[in-house]
Amino acid sequence: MKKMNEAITTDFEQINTELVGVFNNVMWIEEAALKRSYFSDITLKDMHTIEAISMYDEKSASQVAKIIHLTPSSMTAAIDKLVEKGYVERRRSSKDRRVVRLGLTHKGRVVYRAHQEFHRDLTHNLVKNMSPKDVSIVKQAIHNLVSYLAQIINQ
Amino acid sequence: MKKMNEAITTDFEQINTELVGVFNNVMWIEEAALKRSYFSDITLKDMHTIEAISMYDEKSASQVAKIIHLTPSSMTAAIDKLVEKGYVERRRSSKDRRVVRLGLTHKGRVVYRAHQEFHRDLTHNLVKNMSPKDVSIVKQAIHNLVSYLAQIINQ
DNA sequence: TAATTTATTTCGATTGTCAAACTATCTCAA
DNA sequence: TTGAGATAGTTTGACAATCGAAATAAATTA
Repeated sequence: MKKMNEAITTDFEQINTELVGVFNNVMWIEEAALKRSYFSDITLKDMHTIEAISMYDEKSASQVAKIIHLTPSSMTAAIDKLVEKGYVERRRSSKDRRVVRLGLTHKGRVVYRAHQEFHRDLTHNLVKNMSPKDVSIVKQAIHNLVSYLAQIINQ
Repeated sequence: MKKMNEAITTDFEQINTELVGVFNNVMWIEEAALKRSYFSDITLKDMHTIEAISMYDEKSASQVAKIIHLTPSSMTAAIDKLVEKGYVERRRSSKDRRVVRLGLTHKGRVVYRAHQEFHRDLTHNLVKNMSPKDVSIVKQAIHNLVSYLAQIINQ
C-alpha cells in the first residue's frame, strides 16, 4: 500500500513537471514551427486571430476581439496587418453598416488548415499507440482540466 | 467494429478541440489569475523568468535567457525590472567577473511557490478522481506529447 | 602583451498594446 | 419624424517588450 501511494505521488510529480514544461514551451514551439513553414509572415497571435475568424463563422470584429481577449483598438490594428498580408477580408455588414464582418481569404483558409493539422499532430501523438479505452481516459483528463479552467474564469 | 471506430474518432476530435482550447487560453487565464493575486505587479512572462531562475539553480543571465528564449539584451531589460520590483537579485560571479549570477529574493521565492501551487492545482484537477492505473495512462499521454515536442525542436 | 573570445549592457528602431477621443450608424421615445 | 443616447469601429498618442548592432569589460589564447 505504501508502495502504491509512492507510485501515485511519483506519477503526479512527473505529470506536473511535464505539464508545466508543455505550457511554458508550446507557445514558442508553435511560433518556431510557424516561422519555418511556408507562412513565415504571421505570428502565433495572428494565427489565433485567424482561428477565431474561421471557427466562429461570420463573426464581427468585436466578437473576434472578445474571443482572443484584445481591445477593439488592438483588433483594428491586428486586422489591418492581416488584411494587408492577404489573409483576412473586411466587409461592412449591409444590415448594420457600423459592423465589420470578417472572413478568411483563400490564403487565410490554407494557413488555417495547416495550423489545424499541426494541432491534430499534437493530439495524435498524445494518444499514440493507445487503446480506445485508454484514449477515453485521456479524454476525461483533458475534459477535467478544461472544466477547471472554465471554473477559474467564472469565479 | 464500425461503432468502435466512430467512438475513437469522436474521442480524438473532442480531445483535439479541448486541447486547442487549453493551449490558446491557458496563458491569459494564468495571466488573469496572477493579476488577481497578491502579486499583481508581474506578468506571466516575468513569472517564467522567475521560474527559470529558481528551477535551474545559480544560472547566469545568458543561461536563463536561453531557457526562456529571449535575447541577452532583452534579458537585461527583464531582469532590471524584476530587480527593481524586488523579486530577483543580481550579483557578479567572483570566479568570472563577466557573468551575472541570478537569484530570487525572499519575495521572489514566495511568488514562485504560489505559482507552483497554481500549476499543481491544474495537475490535480487533470487527474481528479482517477485510479492510480488511469493516472499512469495520463502520465504516458503527457510524456508522449513532451517527446513529440522535443522531436519537433530538434528536427 | 596583443589579439580574440565571451558575457553583459546600452542604444535606437520596431511592434503590440491600451485608453481616450472621434466618426458613422443605429435605436427609441417624445 | 427627429434628436439624444447607444453602439461598432477607427484614429491617435503613449508606453512596454523586444530585437540587432555597437559598446564595454573581463577572460583566454597565441
